[in-house]
Amino acid sequence: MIKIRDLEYLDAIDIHRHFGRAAEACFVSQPTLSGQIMKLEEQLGLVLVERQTRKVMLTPAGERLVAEARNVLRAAQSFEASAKALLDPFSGDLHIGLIPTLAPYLLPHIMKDLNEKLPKINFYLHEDKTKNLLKSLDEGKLDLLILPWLDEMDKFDRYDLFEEPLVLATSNEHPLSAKKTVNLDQLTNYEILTLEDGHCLRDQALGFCFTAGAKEDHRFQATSLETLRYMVSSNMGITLLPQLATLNQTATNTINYIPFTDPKPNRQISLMLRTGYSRMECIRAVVSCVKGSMKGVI
Amino acid sequence: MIKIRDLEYLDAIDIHRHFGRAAEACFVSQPTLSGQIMKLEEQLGLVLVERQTRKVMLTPAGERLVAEARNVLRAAQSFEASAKALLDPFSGDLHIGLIPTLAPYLLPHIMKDLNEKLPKINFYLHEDKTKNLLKSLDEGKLDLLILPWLDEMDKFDRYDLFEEPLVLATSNEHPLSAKKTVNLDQLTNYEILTLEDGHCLRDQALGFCFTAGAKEDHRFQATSLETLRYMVSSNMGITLLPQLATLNQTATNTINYIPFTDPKPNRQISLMLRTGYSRMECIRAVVSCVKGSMKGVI
DNA sequence: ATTTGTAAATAGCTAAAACCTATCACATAA
DNA sequence: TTATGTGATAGGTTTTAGCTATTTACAAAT
Repeated sequence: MIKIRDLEYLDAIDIHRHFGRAAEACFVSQPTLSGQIMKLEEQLGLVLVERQTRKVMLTPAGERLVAEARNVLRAAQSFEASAKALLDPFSGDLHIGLIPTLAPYLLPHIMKDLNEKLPKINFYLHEDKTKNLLKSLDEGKLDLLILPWLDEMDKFDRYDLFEEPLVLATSNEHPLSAKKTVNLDQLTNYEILTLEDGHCLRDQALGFCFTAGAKEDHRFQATSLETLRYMVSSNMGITLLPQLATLNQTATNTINYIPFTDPKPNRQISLMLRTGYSRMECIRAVVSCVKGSMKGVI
Repeated sequence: MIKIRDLEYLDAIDIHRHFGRAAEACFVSQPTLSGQIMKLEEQLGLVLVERQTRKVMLTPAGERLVAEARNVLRAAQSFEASAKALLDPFSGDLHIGLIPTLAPYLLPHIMKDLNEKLPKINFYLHEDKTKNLLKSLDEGKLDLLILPWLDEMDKFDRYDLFEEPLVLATSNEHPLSAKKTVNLDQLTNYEILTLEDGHCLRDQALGFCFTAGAKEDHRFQATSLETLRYMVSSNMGITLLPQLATLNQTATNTINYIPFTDPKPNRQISLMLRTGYSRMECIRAVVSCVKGSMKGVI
């Protein structure tokens, strides 16, 4: 394979039409440049330079190839320029994976700060279910995940962001609706509305409910938190909702959100990385930024 | 400056996601490839590869740079492909310089054969006056000239193609028009129509005429051979025309072309090259092709 | 014709680096 | 725990890009 340095020599010969000055421009001695050009010619089996005693010029073949050479040099310079740009750890693209029961309620709280603190980072947001996110993270399609931590994720690095309590959602007509707080034990014998299969929130909420002696309402399954909320307000039942999904609700006073007393059901929202991920400076900035944004919110 | 080989290693790592197999694909040992990748990373100050025990993948920076690297590799491959194509001595471009008093009358005789014998050569034809052609040849803008040879061209290499006689052109009414042949001496005291300054034919024709005792007709100067011919047919005078310009004339029986007896005035049409020009195989083919085409014509 | 000056090629050497084999360290799987 | 797969490390060899000094070639000037 040809060498980039040789192409620089060829370029310099064409520019200066003089071995000595071309060598000077390349910061090498004249014999070095002469020798390398000769080697290149030998390697290609072509005469590239027409040597006359007081004049040097490229042969037609050399003329043609110096144009090709300049394409290579341009591409190489572009490579180096990109590398230089990437040296700034706080620039580039960041693909973030989030789950549907978190993303729409979390992002409004954090994206403004992230964009301000890391203006040279392009954030790409990917919403999917936990299982798919973990696969994408593993395959390198995503750089990081923000989701409720589960035991099965221990092969990845974990940075805790905050704990999100789950609260009880009831309609105004429900027996529990008048309470200021509620204890998990009080759910005994109630049936709980749930999300459809595949949402990790479903599994977590059911976990808490089973412990408390409550059962799943098998008649309905919601496809999203918003459907679930609509079902609650329609008096179809009660459910557990993550607290972030209960904030900034525009005039939905048909629903009561009742916090739990200890032991509070909650989920640990964490940032997950492949172990050995290279851009830790950037990640640390993201972690501290998100923590800062969520302080006071939850 | 980066090295192309290193970019190939990076490319291979991305393709195989495995140091051993990438090394195999590059025909080097695994430690060699590992080492070179590490050096590249050190040189750029970037981690390009995420090394996990059983899995290798590129970091976001590596992902970005491997795309750049492939641009470089593509350009380099294009360079080598071009070089290979240029290895065929009978391919490529050939810029030919010709003078206006020869080109339009010579080309119809030679171009068909040239294109057939050298189908992979692209011929570019440049018509200009001798002085400019010599400058362009010297500067490398032209590969070869086809023109009447003159003493002052001895710094270039010369390949004789054919001798072109000059003939006397008269109108039907001119005293000399009845003759089958004419001798230069018979031009004594006639005035000769000439081309404008700068055409080498003008100088050559005048040379013959002065020797013969004829003078220039200063009242008119033609800008081209065709104007000159028109002036002759209009009975404005007589002139010397190169023989090629008298062939294949469509029904111009108002002009007589009279050959000279010995010593015949003529011009030596030669192919001129810079000494040291590299594509001699191609040139020899051109010379023999042109000679062949002109055999019998002149 | 001889001298002079310029520029490229050649000779001979040095140092860098690309590459090799052999081995180590470590994580995963059996 | 052991076996296996995989990348990193160690140490040595060969290649080559680079240097300085010199020679060769030729054009221009004397």
